[in-house]
Amino acid sequence: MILVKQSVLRLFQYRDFLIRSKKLGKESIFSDDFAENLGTTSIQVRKDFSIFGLSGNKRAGYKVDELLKQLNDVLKKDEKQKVIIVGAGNIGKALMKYDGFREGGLEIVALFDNDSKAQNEKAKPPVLALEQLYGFINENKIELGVIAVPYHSAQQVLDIMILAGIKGVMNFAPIALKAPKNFYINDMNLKIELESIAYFVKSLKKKRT
Amino acid sequence: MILVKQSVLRLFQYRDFLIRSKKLGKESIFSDDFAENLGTTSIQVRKDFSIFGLSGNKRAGYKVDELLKQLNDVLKKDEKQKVIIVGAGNIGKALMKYDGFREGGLEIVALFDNDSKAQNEKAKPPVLALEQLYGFINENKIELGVIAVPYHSAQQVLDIMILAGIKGVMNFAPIALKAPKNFYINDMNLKIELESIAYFVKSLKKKRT
DNA sequence: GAATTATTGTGAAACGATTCACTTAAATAA
DNA sequence: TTATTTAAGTGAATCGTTTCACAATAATTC
Ligand SMILES: NC(=O)c1ccc[n+]([C@@H]2O[C@H](COP(=O)([O-])OP(=O)(O)OC[C@H]3O[C@@H](n4cnc5c(N)ncnc54)[C@H](O)[C@@H]3O)[C@@H](O)[C@H]2O)c1
Ligand SMILES: NC(=O)c1ccc[n+]([C@@H]2O[C@H](COP(=O)([O-])OP(=O)(O)OC[C@H]3O[C@@H](n4cnc5c(N)ncnc54)[C@H](O)[C@@H]3O)[C@@H](O)[C@H]2O)c1
Repeated sequence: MILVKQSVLRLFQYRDFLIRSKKLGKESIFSDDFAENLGTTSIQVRKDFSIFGLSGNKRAGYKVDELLKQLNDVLKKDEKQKVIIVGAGNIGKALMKYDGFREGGLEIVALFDNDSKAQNEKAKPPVLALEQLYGFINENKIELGVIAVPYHSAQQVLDIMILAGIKGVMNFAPIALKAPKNFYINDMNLKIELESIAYFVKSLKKKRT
Repeated sequence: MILVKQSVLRLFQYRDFLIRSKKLGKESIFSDDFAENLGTTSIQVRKDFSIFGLSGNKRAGYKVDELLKQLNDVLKKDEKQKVIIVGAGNIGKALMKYDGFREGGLEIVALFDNDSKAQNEKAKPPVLALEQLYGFINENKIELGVIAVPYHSAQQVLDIMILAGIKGVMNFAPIALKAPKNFYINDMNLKIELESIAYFVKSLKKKRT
């Protein structure tokens, strides 16, 4: 199966759109609706579905309930995913307070910080000491993590996470982390994304002078 | 010039690494060092440089100062970029408090929020009312913005920004925004990125059973 | 009930990005 | 001084993704 990475990201977006449409009472949706909603083309949408064996109805689009069920299956949205966040600073806390994750089946079950002032066992979710990281992951069989610590601590934190059983992380530290091959890392370099917008904006200006 | 988008992102990362290396007293760097630091290959690094006409010294790598100057030139890092953030909630405030942007020449000059409780004209940077958005952009000739409002407000906020003269935004709202062709939008869909990590982790597991 | 229309479905072509395979040249060794 | 080594530089091949072109078919119209 080719074309996977980008298609999977879009499938998750199609799913979100389906959920919103269902809430509005829609019963069927066309590939054009998906395209319009997420800024792509209907060809792209159908191709994505085609790759994963998802099919609709000629001239009648896709039945919302049916496609949602198929999509949940393909995207393995069977059970809740527990997530931990290491680093309870700006980013860590912002993610913690966001409740949109729940809809995607993601539950932030704990944060970890080495600064005792940031810790709070009673909070929901609790903010625990770094020393508890290994044990918590291990006991609760956590597989997903977020790294939101300064860049000079990121690798050492990741090493603990890997050892304890985490299988993939979203990383906000601006550094390339080292991990085994079967470990999945998604780097979110916000600073560079913003800098590049500045660059492309300047480029666009040049072109139209 | 082909291969641009991804290469530009990497060039910004090379630049960050150069700056850090310079601080450590390094005077020259090899393509292998760049590759190692940001998790790619030396071939990729040299190709990126080659595309933008950046050159080093056979068998002696790249002179830090020289390359940095060339890179600043290519990446148009000539002057400070002023940035505004709309939505002073979790994400908006997290970005506001981050001081790593300054190093990249990005300065957050104001936030905007329609909730009067969030507003504070005296803060640094100030959190202003939504009504001030148009005037502020216009008077201060701002070109870059961040959208950190709930998804149902994102398009209306963007429309004001475009009208007032913004040329590109980083968007955290999980929705595809409509904008003119010469406008640059960078979508950061954190929820979907995290969901996709869960998916790929599950896929990896299957493969090695 | 035949013709037309609207929409899905998909192999093949095109495009964009990465990697390969090789050339070049400076530094070091012999 | 010549040979060897090491790293940069790059056109061409490959790979992954998107787009095209057209087939299939269900719904609608005539
Ligand atoms: N905030 C942003 O907008 C932003 C933007 C771009 C990049 N980033 C990156 O994201 C990461 C987090 O940024 P932030 O603004 O949230 O930083 P922050 O300083 O607000 O938070 C970092 C937290 O990590 C904790 N910490 C430090 N070392 C630790 C360790 N070894 N184990 C556990 N906890 C530890 C600190 O006590 C602190 O609470 C950084 O790497 C930063 O470069 C942040
Ligand atoms: N926080 C996260 O971790 C996270 C994760 C994924 C996506 N997002 C997305 O990022 C966006 C911001 O998330 P957040 O958690 O910071 O939300 P938030 O609710 O904490 O903040 C949103 C802020 O925008 C303000 N606002 C609302 N309508 C406005 C308008 N029309 N003009 C100006 N300000 C307005 C609100 O008063 C609030 O202060 C949302 O679209 C959310 O879906 C956030």
